[in-house]
Amino acid sequence: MGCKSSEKPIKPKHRKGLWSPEEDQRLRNYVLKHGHGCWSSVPKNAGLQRNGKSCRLRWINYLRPGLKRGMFCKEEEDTILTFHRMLGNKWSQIAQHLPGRTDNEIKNYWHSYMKKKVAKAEEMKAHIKTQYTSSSSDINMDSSPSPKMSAIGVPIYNSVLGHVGKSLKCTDQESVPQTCDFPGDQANCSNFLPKVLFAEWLSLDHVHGWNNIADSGEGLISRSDAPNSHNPNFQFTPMHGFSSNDGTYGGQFHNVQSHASSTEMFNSQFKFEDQFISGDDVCRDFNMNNDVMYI
DNA sequence: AAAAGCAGCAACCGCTTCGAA
DNA sequence: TTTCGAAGCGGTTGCTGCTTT
Repeated sequence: MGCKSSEKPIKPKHRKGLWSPEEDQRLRNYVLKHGHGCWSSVPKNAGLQRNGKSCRLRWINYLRPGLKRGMFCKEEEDTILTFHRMLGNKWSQIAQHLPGRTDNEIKNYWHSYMKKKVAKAEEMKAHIKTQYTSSSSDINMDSSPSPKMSAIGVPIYNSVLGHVGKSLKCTDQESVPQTCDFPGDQANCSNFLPKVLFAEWLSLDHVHGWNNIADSGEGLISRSDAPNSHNPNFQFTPMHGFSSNDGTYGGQFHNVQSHASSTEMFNSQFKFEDQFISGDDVCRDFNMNNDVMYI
């Protein structure tokens, strides 16, 4: 937050509506190369006739690497249901538990699909309930043992609650993202490696072993604790997933996603660029001294 | 084949929160 | 402490393509 006031642009006429492929390309190229920094200056620097807000949204919802497209798998639906019950319409918070999905996507999915599904199921439930109460006063639906069925008729409590505090791992191959989110085959993914790391890629919940670290208070790094600050005890093992053994950070990222953890802590502790400059464990394909920007 | 209706999704709008000056 | 600008968030709108009549 807080861009230099000197960067305040003269109000240009901003384009609206759908983004053209050229605009996408410009924005993608610019952000991958420079990072977004202050969004209000992005359109100017990238040569776009959009406002910063629009650029930000386009990036977050569409261009950002690591985004999963396509149908939601059953596990994702379960997760949405569970967290929606817990959090309500806190789409961004729900999205934190669905790697590769945006809040906008989840919101749309909810409004266009799941809301109806849930309503229908509730209706059915009510119908069954009235049938039961009229036929047997002994049966209390609400106090009966855990139904193991969600409102949409899928086994939810066990499977879904298992996702709480643990990561999501889809088994539905149709909807599971390919291990590379970049054009071309996986072997060529490294060609597309950007020189920027985004906080979203490290989203939360998905870094191995962080519960323990968070619980113990160990491994919490601050600027002053970062390896460059000559802290010999520093370790960055949670980032092993990015070591790019197969040259595809997307795949590694996906694997990393399979592990549980503390989102808050991870987010709050890894927001500084210099914290990424952590030596061999991190992103071997990157030139940590020159190339990496963490946003 | 054309028009109307509908659903899905991308993008916009306005409010709130946050942080720097 | 106040003010102001940027970012974040959720609700809403509007476009597009598909289906139905």
